[in-house]
Amino acid sequence: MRQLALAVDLSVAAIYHHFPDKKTLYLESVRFAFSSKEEVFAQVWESNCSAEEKLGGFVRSLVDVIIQDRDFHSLMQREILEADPERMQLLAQGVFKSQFCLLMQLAAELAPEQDAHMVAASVIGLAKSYVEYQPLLKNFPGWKPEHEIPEVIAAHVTKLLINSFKAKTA
Amino acid sequence: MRQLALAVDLSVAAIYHHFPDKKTLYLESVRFAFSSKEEVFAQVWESNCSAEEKLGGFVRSLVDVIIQDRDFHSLMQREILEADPERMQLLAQGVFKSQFCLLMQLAAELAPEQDAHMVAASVIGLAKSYVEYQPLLKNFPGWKPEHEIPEVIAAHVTKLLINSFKAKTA
DNA sequence: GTCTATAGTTTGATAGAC
DNA sequence: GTCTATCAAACTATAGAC
Repeated sequence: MRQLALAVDLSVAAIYHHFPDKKTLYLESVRFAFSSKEEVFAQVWESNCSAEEKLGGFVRSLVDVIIQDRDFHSLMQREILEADPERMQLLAQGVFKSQFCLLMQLAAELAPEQDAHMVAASVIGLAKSYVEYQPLLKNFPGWKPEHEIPEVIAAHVTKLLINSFKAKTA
Repeated sequence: MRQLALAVDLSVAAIYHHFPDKKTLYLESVRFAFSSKEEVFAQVWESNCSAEEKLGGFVRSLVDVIIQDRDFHSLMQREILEADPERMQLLAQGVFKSQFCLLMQLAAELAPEQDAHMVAASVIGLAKSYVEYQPLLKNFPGWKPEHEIPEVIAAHVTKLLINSFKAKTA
């Protein structure tokens, strides 16, 4: 609270005038950070390109959002790690639902014979994990500077997914 | 420290007799938790099956480890989220290096024309994200009870990867 | 609405007896 | 090696003046 007060150039008491307690302040901050990201993806879905291009656009947007706003990503990750059932429901229903459904729809189009829910989760997990594990991945042999360029990450993820969807299961 | 003392049925002072401070105690706990997992994967690499089967075995082991020991996974995830450069190097070099290298070798065998480092990261990210996001995923439409069964998760991840590796890039 | 001052807890860590 | 007792600092939150 002291650090926050310093950052916003107010006293701790002034903050407590606007928020009843620390937990509420935290929750409202999380909600604000989440909701401000929604519109980034809107133009991907509204665009008139092919399903494959839409997937590429979604992955690229997701990677960009995470790289450009690491604090937002950490906040979200910590929230999911905590895994409080009530908050998870709030988060899923109130914030991410529409995005996830649009992604499932796209998954059903690209890979009709697979489970759309699992495919959607794979897309998100794949795109996120790259940025997330970057600080660790840098320390493994075989790491190259281009591995932290958004375009390269997004291209690799998209290619891996598209290739998988194209494959005819023998 | 008081909670820990209660859990191990000792006084706080007794703990401080064995560890110089809280940070060292924490770090040694992390290291211990990590190292105790190493052997789980050994038998996968030592087995005499095909590359594809080895990938399946690795993914299955990873999913199992994460599901069976969520505390370990949370600990690791929190550590990576913190992203302290010194600790990341320690973790990568001292604990995960050999596993990552074996996985890169397998990736080179299965997908020779792709970047082994990125493929290895994809395998881990894909397998981990499923278990990680489970509390959130449950709240989306399209969720089924089988989505939390280790076999189902591992099979989906493995199939997605194998399909992608098989695809001939046009 | 904002401040200073401070109450009431909890925390990490230590002293000293046994 | 373990305990009880305790310290000093940091924490969340509030009181009351302006």
